[in-house]
Amino acid sequence: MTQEAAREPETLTPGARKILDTAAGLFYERGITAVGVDLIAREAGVTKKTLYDRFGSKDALVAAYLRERDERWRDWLTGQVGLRGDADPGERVLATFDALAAWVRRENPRGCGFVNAAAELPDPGHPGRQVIMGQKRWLRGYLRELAAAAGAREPGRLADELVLLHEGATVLNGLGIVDDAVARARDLAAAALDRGTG
Amino acid sequence: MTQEAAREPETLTPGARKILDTAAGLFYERGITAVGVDLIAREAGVTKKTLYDRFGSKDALVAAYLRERDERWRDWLTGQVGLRGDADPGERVLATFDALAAWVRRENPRGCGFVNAAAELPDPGHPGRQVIMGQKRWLRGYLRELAAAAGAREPGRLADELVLLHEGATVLNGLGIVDDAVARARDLAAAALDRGTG
DNA sequence: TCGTGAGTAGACAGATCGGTTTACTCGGCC
DNA sequence: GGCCGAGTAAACCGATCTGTCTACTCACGA
Repeated sequence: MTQEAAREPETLTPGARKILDTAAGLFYERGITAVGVDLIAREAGVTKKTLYDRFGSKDALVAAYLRERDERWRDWLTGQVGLRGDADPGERVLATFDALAAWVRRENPRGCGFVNAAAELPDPGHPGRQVIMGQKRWLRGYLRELAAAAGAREPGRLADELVLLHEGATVLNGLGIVDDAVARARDLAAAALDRGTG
Repeated sequence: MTQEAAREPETLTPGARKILDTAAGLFYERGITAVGVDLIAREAGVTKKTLYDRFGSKDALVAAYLRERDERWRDWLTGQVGLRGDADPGERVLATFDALAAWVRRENPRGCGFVNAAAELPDPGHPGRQVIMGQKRWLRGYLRELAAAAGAREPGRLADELVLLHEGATVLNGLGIVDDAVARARDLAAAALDRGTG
């Protein structure tokens, strides 16, 4: 019986857990297309049969990788901003950049995993593509909320600017051509905030 | 006799020209790893022998693709800015965003070709990787010159901010999640310019 | 006790990967 | 006439690609 593929249960079997962790590392560090299922299975200490039994296809595994990364990032961002629930709304907007700074230090030496994945998944029908778009849309929506709470005259416009700064900082950080890219983005965000909430 | 690879003459043979044009389109639209040399040769109406006689290896062809893209972008940017040689220096900084806006409309529907390529070329020794780093360094240096001419107190810092805005706008434009991303970047750049040249 | 879900081990399929090779044609140039 | 650069045509190499398959083990739960 072929399984639904692209929908994995909230609790993974031990084998599936190892596969997903291994795939996540390899996909991010070497690229999605460049990493084959044979390599993933071998590195995870698992057979290809297990991989296909659990995930159904490579595309579905890619989507699962992106979904989990998305979830971790959202939890991290909202958690960090939540720690400053008592701060003034403008501070909370800027806190997203502090959260980003810590995140890229820990998890993003090679740039945004979603932007990188998007470069390799041009097909709009690819299951991973929808995860990517969802991630970006969510971020914009979240920043828009924070912007509105901070009294932005045009929350949508400010959110656009903040997303732009987030993405630019992440990408630049990955290329290593500008240091403290996230700090620069935070500075620009503070200025945009001033302008946008006058 | 193995040829030097990665150094092609300034004038290409007709076959090499077709190969490079075809490869450029395929690499950008489908990704580098996903496009094989067989496909490139077939689409270019050329045999694989010709491809290897002219370019030596796929890696060298990738580097040639990136070099030519780099050259086109530099020519476009400096050309557009040059058209406003009589404008005030601050206007010239902002003109780089107008040049970028026209560029992404014409050539960048899928985001920055260099950022996308960097996602697929993690190996620092890859010949294409050096082209990418050179491109970003050049852009930062060019913006730094313009920033200095505009009277920036810290031209290096302002250049970092401008590069960040350029990259963020390009990436966001490619993802299609924010419209007028380049216009937003231009607004932010104008504000940064005000702040940085007080 | 019996069935089931999760797993190993490993062969197999057909296609494609980057890259090499041999044999040949054609046009220009000295 | 003779050489050479540029090209075609097509076979070939070993490796790897995604995906399927059979056969078997093991632990657990009804």
